Amino acid sequence: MVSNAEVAKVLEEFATLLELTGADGFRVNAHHRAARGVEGLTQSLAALAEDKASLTAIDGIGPKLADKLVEIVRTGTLAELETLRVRVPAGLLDILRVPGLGPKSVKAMWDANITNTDALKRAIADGSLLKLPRMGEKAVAKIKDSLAFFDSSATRTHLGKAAAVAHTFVTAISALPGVARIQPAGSLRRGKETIGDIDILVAIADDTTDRDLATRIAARFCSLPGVIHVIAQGSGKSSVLYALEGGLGRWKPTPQVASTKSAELTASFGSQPAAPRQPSIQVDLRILPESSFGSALMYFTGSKEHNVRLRERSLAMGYTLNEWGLFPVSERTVKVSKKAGGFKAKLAPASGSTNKVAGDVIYADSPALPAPLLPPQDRGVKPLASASEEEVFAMLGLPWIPPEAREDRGELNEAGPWDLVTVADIRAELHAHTTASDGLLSILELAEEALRRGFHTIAVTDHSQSSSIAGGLKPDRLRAHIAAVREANSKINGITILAGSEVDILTDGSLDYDDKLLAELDVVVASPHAALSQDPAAATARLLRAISHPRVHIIGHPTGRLLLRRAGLSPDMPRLIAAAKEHDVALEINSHWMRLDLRDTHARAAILAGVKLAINCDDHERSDFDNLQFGVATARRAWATPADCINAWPAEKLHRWLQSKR
DNA sequence: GCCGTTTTCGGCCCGACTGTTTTCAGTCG
Repeated sequence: MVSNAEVAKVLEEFATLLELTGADGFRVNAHHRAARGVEGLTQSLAALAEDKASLTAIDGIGPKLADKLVEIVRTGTLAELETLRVRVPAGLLDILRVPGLGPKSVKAMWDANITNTDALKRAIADGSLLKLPRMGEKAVAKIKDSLAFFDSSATRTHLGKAAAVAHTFVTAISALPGVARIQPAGSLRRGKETIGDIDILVAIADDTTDRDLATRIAARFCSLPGVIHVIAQGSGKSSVLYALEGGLGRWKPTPQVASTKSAELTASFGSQPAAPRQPSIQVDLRILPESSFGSALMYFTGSKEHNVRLRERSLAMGYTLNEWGLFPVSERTVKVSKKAGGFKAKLAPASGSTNKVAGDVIYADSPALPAPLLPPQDRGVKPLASASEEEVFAMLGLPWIPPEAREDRGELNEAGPWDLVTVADIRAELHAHTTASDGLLSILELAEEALRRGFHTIAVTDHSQSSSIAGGLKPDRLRAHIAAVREANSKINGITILAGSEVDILTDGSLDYDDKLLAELDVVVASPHAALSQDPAAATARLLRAISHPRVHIIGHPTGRLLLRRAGLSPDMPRLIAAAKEHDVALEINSHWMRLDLRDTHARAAILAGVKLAINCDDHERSDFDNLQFGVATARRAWATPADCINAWPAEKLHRWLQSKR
């Protein structure tokens, strides 16, 4: 079976290759959009493909793309894609990933027979790259610089690692005088499971008389310990590469891949260190006036697709939206051009008039405008809204939409209010390990930590016997452990300690303890740990069997994936969700940033089907409790409310539900 | 390639920045 993610990947590659061959940009964009749509789909595409009408009902999918989707589901690929793969050298895709190089430049290189990064390095070394159109000294130097860091800069970074980096920057910069507000934006603020680069917004007072303030903030930003390369440094925008630590908590660091650079090329790039460079992440800093903070925050939080929808909505309402604010569209001044000796302004109609763009209007004697254009405020145009996100959304007739929901998945059609689950709503942890297996805390230490964080319930769920590496408990040890949990529970006030187990789901779907022992436990979290490369059919059967077991409360990290590391199982998720509904089993969102499993789109599908979610930290040590924010972010990306999450229920309701399976 | 409170054709979001140019193309988010 072809998964939605695989279909999206095929479409994405097709769009990229189309772009390189110079296809119409809107056609390219339509394919990129379709890929994202498929990726975010909650139903299985393989099932939808039976009926073409259900495909064209998806936003952005027309008749032609529907045919392509059917073809991909049936064959795993596209005939057109295979043709392009033959035509377009694979190495061009590597060149395209170099920062600063887009489809037009790469196409020009292809025409000059530069078809991989090694050839590009040679063309830089022998000066032939300079002969290409629009390739001057500076452009070539920039490409050379980017190439030097290309091998080491990770394309994506785990949410938890990126959040820690952002925290470092926010702490350092918020301490500077004159910083009115500071806030990470981008995919980090949206809680995406992996992060490309980190955006940080800083607001300074509009009426500041300190002309060097922004410059000083940027200077501090670029000189923080850990910054290994400054890409750009200015008073409005700065970008740096920041060194990432290799450690992944209880997962071992990724082994360094040896450089494949040939000796000859190393010689021509001799000024760069030859040893494998440290993995890094790009961090962008934007500095802007406080009066634009709301609209800028929306702009830089994205997603890009969500922003496009907002701007379309703005235009339809007679406004135009940009990072400086929401403006009446009739005031729009777009481009300065000396064509025909005057200034050209593209005017769109005001509200109530025709929806067609009126076209270019030439002003013969417009006063000279400074270049680059000042923000509209400084040209005497007042924004209708800009200081806060709430007021911009309100002007557009929308409730404030949480950042996690800004993915162009229909959020603009929701009436609101958006009362999504928050970290403060979570009052129970139902998946935690002690020193009895591979945890670092005793039962009481674990309970005290949970109490400190305001929880009413903590479940002790050590590993079962098959997880021998993790110190899984044989039945006799488990019975003694249950007794120890009961005793600890009698000694502590203010929190309930439950006796549970994280029971292995064995390869065939059976559980790692017999039914009699399982019945003695207050909480059973059943999780797959081994045989994580099973084929989808076997994985589906395995998990369905565990879900239908009458003693199971929660399926822990259902796919066993490790982000950027291991794909894990690919079961037929719609079937698992239907079974979870039928047997009243909760599906876990494991909050560790290496897992975030269930992923957001599957959790969304579960909620739509009426399946309960459990947001657990899978604690092994104190700091693991801090990962709750990432599990909650994933749940919020699935539009989960407190009612959807059993950890947010009051104690009596939760305990009654757990007891119903005994 | 998609789409329609006027559209089945002609639109498709917006601005900053950079470098290469003498008025603008490419890239990025």
